[in-house]
Amino acid sequence: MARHLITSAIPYINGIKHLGNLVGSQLPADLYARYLRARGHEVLFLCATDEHGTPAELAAAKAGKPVDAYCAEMHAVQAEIAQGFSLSFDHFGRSSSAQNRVLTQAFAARLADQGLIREVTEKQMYSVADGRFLPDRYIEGTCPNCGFDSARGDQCDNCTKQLDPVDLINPRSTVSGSTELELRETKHLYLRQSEMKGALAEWIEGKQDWPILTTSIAKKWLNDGDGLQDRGITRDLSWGVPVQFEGAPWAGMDGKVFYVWFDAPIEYIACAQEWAAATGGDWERWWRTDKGAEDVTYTQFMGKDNVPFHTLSFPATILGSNEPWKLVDYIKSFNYLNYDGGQFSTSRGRGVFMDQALSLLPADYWRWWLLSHAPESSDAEFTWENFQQSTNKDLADVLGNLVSRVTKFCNAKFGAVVPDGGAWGAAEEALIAEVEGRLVAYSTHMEAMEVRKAAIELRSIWVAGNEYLQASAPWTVVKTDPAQAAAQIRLALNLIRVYAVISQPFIPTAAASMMTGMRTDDWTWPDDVRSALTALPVGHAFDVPEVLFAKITDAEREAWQVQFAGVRD
RNA sequence: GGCAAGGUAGCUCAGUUGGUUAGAGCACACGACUCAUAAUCGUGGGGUCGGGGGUUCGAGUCCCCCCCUCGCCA
Repeated sequence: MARHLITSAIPYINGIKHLGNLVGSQLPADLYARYLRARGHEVLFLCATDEHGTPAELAAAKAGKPVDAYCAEMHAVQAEIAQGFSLSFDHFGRSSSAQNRVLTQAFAARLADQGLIREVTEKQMYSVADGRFLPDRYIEGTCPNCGFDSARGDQCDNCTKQLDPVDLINPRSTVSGSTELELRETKHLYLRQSEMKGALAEWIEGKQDWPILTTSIAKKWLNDGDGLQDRGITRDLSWGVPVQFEGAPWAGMDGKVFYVWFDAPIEYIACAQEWAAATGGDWERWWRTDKGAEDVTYTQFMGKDNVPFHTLSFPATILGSNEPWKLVDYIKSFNYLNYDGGQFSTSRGRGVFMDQALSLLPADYWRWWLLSHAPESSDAEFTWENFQQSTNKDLADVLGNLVSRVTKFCNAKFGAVVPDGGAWGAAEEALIAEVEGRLVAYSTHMEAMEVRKAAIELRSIWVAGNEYLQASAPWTVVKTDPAQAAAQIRLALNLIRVYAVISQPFIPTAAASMMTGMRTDDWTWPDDVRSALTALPVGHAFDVPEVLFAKITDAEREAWQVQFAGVRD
């Protein structure tokens, strides 16, 4: 039994996430956590909402609410949706927690103590009417390059040229529309990542088993241009972790907060503290290598856009502190999921969002499709046709129908109890051998976090059950040799329990209802397939279950295609 | 423009250090079965492995050039 710390990239508080976000971090992390727990390992699976920064402030203002109230509300919404998707977080925290504030300030002070913070005075756009500094992208004006009148301060959406806000003609605040803008001097703290370049490069070089996607992005940032750059870790905002605090080793930082990308990863640790506060658990066992975490395996899941922060920025914070914090062991990263020929887009409301998905179908449909099509080797694409075909075939026809045909046949011929009589022969031995072999492959893929390959193998195990039934034909055998048919169906009934156990990481709700139908609570992993297939003994009663997965009809699919063709309100 | 990752059957994807007739699922066709959610099982057709050169006895797999998609950076 090993100990596994698992974190999923923490979703931003602003709005409900789409399916692309889900499959890139939370869902595969949940799959892995569920699998490891099922194998008897000790798991701490953490996630949280990322709550600080300008977008949250503006969203709150738009909603007419104080930002802290807005965040509390949205956190509750996201937590409920996560539960709807059966995401098995041990704790779903908040980056705005008291724990994270204390920890973030402590890390900053420690980094300063280690000589890794420098102060930089720079000029930024200040909006007098808004009473605040504005990030570049919240300033709009006419592009000096192409004349486009809604170019953003960081880049022109029309000609794609990178811009500086001072280049814009007739610049205005997108917050208020005010043109009363001026350049003001402001002081910020920079994390001297360039000092850490050697240590980070050496660390990354040692990770030969990481996904190419992870290491290639990390190396690019390490070596591109002038190499890893120092990064500003403070902002002129009010919503965030205050830079000014008792014991702060720098002066004149009033009214500033830490940059959201500095405090967000630290929430991984703070979240464990929140978990400990809520449950009485010991967070240091998971995060302090001097207090028991040296034998923890730490795995992070994220989309490729988050890779630089997890391979470089956060490790720079951890390593730079020169304190015994647990460093990540494996970073599983994902490409993007596209939606019907284009990108999912939160800002433009394009695609299917998590709450909408749950209103259409049970979570297991989405979990199965998303995981079995996870964008591991390249970007992947969601289309309604593919979704309908895949889920109908895999879940309804292959797995669901297997449960139906076995339980209904048994009920008709022998009653709703595991029947007695007969014995296993060559066909049964062959099935056991196949399931044993495939289960090893399945486990290997799960442990390697090869999500698609694991899904393919699991499906093959389901198919093996249908192949066995088809070849054995108990519906024919029962006419001449009822005892033999009983042995066959006894095996098939036990197969349902085994399938529930091994499928649970992918489709937890359906797995639970399979177990309920079989009237068992024995979730023991089938390390020994042969004995696992006798777990339900002769005479054990079961219920003939309802249809496990209803099929998606063409009419439904067509309606959804239309419904989601446009933009979310 | 620079860099990275992709471009393999209609669709979604596997293809170890180059080695026999390039694989799987879906879709399609045919057959079997009729217990089951018109489900299942079997068989088959279908690919000049983005394009062009090159290395090699032999390349999807190595080298060079070009094209396309996507991402990061400038």
